[in-house]
Amino acid sequence: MTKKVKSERQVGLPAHEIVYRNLRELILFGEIAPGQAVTIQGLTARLDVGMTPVREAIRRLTAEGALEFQGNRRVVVPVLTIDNVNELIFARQAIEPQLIVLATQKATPEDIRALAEIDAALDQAIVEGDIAAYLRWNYQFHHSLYKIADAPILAAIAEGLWLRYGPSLRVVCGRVGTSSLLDQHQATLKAMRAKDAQRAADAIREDVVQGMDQVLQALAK
Amino acid sequence: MTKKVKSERQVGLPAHEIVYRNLRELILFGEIAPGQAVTIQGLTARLDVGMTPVREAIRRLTAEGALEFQGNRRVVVPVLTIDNVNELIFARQAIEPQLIVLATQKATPEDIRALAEIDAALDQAIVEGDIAAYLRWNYQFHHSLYKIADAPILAAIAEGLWLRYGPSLRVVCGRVGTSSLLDQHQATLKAMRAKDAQRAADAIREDVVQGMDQVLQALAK
DNA sequence: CTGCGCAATTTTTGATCAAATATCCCAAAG
DNA sequence: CTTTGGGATATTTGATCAAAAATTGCGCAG
Repeated sequence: MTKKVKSERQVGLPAHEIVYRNLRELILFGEIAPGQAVTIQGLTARLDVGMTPVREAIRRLTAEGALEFQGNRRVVVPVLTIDNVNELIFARQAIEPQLIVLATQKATPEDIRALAEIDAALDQAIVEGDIAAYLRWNYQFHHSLYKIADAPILAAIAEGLWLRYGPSLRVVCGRVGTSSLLDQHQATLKAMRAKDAQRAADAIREDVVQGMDQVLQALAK
Repeated sequence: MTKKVKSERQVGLPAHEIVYRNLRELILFGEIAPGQAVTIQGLTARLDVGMTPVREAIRRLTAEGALEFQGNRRVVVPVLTIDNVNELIFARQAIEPQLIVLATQKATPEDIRALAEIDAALDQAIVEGDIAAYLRWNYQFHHSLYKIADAPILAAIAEGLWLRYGPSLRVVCGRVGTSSLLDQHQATLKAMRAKDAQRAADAIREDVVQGMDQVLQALAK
């Protein structure tokens, strides 16, 4: 009776889940630029798996709006139009503040401390001009808030919106640099510590509008 | 005498697309009840296709929230909790009125006439007590509004919400019958004809709240 | 003679399936 | 109560076919 040997190759995650997560990150942080095509066979080679898991990951991300069918069966990262960005601004303003209201009500002191650490890392990335790190920590900040809010449907919507504007954030930051980046995270955290849900929601709304406006400005040129 | 009659309709569409649409309808109109499991092999037999297309359809619908991974690798139609319904009420109220604002601005007289016809069919279904027809026409009414609004991202969110509460609508109607069903479609159409976007949006908000409240009431018992 | 377009061919990519593999659940036995 | 098979289900792969893109080569006109 041999006990379980420690030589598990990877964690017990299915291949399609691995592919999904990898591809999701590539898109979310702009490593695959808007307009760029994604091919099944390219990914089977890149990630060394069969085509079925790749196929499933692509379908999933297409359903989430992170990818788009380009007519004949080509799949690309969508290029946002001005109208698209305005829809995204509306949707984020409609959904995200409510998530922050819930998060403020449910957050423990440890939760808020973890958020503050993420925000510190984010500021560090800004002063270092590290765009990739900035994008990741910024996402991480909001993502953590969704988890705290514990509202799976609203969170799923918010995550879906991230997948749509994430790729463009990379483009915007690439042009603007990190110096001009502002956020309302401090104000949000302050309001959360005071359990002032309304003020926290307003701060996040301001954060959303500021960030999305930069996308809009960059796109208008 | 042909032996294989493998649904040759709609040639040109990929099998995974066909499977997706069929399964989507089954879920949306409650023909697969909340809590009920969906198996790959069950669908390959039912729709007479290989497992790859079925797999993709399931992933897609899972990403849209119409299906849910039940821990291990079982996939079921989600059973809504009270919290879920409250999230859905919030999200619908946040998104749908804006779609109606856009639809009111863009609707042609023909669009409005088509909507009126759908609403007439809906009323007819109610007096006949035909729940299946009621659910379809009710969906069709809102779906048509999304198309007119021409806002793909907001529409995708709204469609995703439908997939989440659609199955429960069937359950609710099954208990309550069609006699107590009210809607604000007439008021919506009247406001749209007058190009009064605000009033149309308010009417739809009322429609949403009425409908979702019934779900909430049915669930509370 | 030289470029240009068009059509046929080659190559790449996507779609589907059936077999092989891995995993999980349940029930029966110790 | 734990362990161990067996059955059912999901997962993954590789092969095969179909469709679209890329390339080639040919004829024609300037």
